Amino acid sequence: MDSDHASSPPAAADGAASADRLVSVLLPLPLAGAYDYRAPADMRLQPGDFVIVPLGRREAVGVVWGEGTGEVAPEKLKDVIERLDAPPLPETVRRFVDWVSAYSLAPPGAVLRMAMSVSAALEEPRQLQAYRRRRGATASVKMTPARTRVLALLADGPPRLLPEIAREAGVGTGVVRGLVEAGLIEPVLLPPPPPYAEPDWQRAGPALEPAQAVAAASLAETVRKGGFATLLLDGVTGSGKTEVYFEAIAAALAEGRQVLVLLPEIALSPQWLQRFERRFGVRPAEWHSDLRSSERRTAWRAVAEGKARLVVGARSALFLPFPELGLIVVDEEHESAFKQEDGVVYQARDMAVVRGHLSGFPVLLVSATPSLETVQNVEAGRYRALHLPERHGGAALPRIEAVDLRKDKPPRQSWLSGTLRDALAETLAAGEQALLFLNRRGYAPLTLCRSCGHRLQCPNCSAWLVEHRYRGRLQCHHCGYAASLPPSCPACAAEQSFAACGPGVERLAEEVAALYPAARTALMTSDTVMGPLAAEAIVEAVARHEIDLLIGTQIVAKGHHFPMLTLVGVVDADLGLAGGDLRAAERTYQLLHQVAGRAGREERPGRVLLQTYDPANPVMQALIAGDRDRFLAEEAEDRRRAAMPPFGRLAALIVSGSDADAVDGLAAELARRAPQGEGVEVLGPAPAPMALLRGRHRRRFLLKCRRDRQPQPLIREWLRPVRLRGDLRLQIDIDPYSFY
DNA sequence: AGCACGCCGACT
DNA sequence: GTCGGCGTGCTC
Repeated sequence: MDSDHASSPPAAADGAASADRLVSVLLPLPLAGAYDYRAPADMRLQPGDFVIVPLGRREAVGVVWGEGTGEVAPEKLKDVIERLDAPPLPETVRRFVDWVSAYSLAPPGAVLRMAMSVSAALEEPRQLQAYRRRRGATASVKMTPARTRVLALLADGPPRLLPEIAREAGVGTGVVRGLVEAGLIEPVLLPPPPPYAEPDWQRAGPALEPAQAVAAASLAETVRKGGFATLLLDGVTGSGKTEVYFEAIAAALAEGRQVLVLLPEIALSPQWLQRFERRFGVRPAEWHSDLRSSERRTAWRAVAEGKARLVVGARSALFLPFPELGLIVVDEEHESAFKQEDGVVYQARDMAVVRGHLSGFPVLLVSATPSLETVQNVEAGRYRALHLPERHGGAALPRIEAVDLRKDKPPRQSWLSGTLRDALAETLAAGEQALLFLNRRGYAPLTLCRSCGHRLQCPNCSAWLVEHRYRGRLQCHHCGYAASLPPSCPACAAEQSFAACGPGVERLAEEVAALYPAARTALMTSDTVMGPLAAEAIVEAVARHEIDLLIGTQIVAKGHHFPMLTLVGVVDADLGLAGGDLRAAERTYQLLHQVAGRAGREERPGRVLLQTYDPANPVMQALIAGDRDRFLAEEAEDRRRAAMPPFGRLAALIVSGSDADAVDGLAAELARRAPQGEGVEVLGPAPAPMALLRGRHRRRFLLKCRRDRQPQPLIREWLRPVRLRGDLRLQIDIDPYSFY
């Protein structure tokens, strides 16, 4: 698999006669490339080795990337200081770093940084201080009862750790120290125990339905056979996708390979990890952005040493240094959370496929609402699809209806139509639960002055301030800005003139409380729910039926299925469709489908009401008819006609800076030099949809090119002569998802 | 990313 | 007179 140690030439035997050996070292810094260093004659260095090198006036940790280029003046060369005793970065991971760098146009060192975790992970794992009986030592001190108990405990067992001795012998740590001084026991260093237990792939999984069993067998066969393949596991909620891919995981583990499961960060809940634990008997290693640095170090090291066999993580787990990876599962593959938007910009789902291709193992994409890109890859024969039919005994698909808000208009300052109100009343009267979905945090998305029409806006962003009544603050959802409601209008000084426009979930909760005072309601948004444990508490309260009516933003969509929930009201189904986002329709379909899936139970299918001003919209029609494939086909046709992804390639270039004139100046310069050519089109510069973000002005170019052309060389050429002055920044986003 | 160099304003 | 602000440029 890894040929590093076979391919390197032996170190020069005679340093004086032969030229110094040069190695190229990649540093985890945003430099243009790797740097050459001299390897001291007595230092055996292989590609992938972690080394400490001098850099300017300091030292840095880097990775030997290959032979030196010799392009640097000899007098500038410095010696490698030290080779670290850490597992080398596997060859496939190095090639992956290079590939991602070339594709994303991020400096290779910036990509390497993502694969290096915390520098402390490269140190020798800390050994643990343990104590054992010293052989042949005779008592030179008084044998107190406490001392006797300690000596008895250590009489013939293995060395034990200090806290363990203190606990089991019922003594303080001072007693142990005393015995060490007396020479009766001696300290020994023990290697730390393996942090992750071996998953038990032989455990019997749950009984599978015939369709599941067929899919599971096919996946397991693909995994056993090895080699690169991309598969899509396509099935609605309740079709048992997870049980099926657990069989693929078991097959990879049985082959002695490591397995990575990528999930959107928001889905990495304790409940989810428990499903893995139930299936494989151990908690998998976790990887996500809010691990503490000690946890990060442990996990990184365990992956590098091959001791973590099963890793469940968010997108950044893709860059962990797996030496024996044999399968990646990307669950909820359609989720835009897999797109990293800052720093190195990458789409983890696509890069997972690249990782599998470079190392030669299968990659499994899983979704109930696969992305258009993935469906297109299936149709082109690049990916293989496995379909799971709806499972008997699972929740039946909910009945989805549109409520035409043009005809069934809610009263003034109200957001619930007659149809939805009646349905809510019925559901509550029947002792069942309902969910109201509105993907808008806060009380009202816009506050304006009734006398002059002034809108309260963020001083740092092109965005309105959102009133959060619970906190009594106006907040910007794009930067940290928050202020209290001013006493008078900043524009015309009128007092008591502010009017809240439109609904947020807080305002919806107010309306619901007035309409159904007896109903027990709960509000679930990222503002009210702090962390996965709090989310779990609400989910459990709903399951115990301590809540009749749940109101929430998209975080309710990702949660669990609620068996007693029989009505879902989507308050504003059109919300995600506004704006010029390429994937607006697709994303709205995926989100609303997922929300709709929260409802229903075995004996009574759920009912979903979509409040919309545009019931004829293809998204609404597809949801009502339950015809996902026709929707995807129509959406694909639209994109094909416009030569948009996945039928054409797109790259965004965003120029930003605090000085608008400087930003415009650079944008104009770039416009003059914009690449031209057959099948290439540059749109812009235009003010980015968020023309001001966190105090920075932003202009955007879109480079559109045919699928058979690569945007990277064009962009490289385009930007080569550009010198960035002041705080001007240029962000490159290949395959943009967000159109901010 | 750091770290130094360098050139302008406000303190002891 | 110096201290220090951060703009600019470099690190094999």
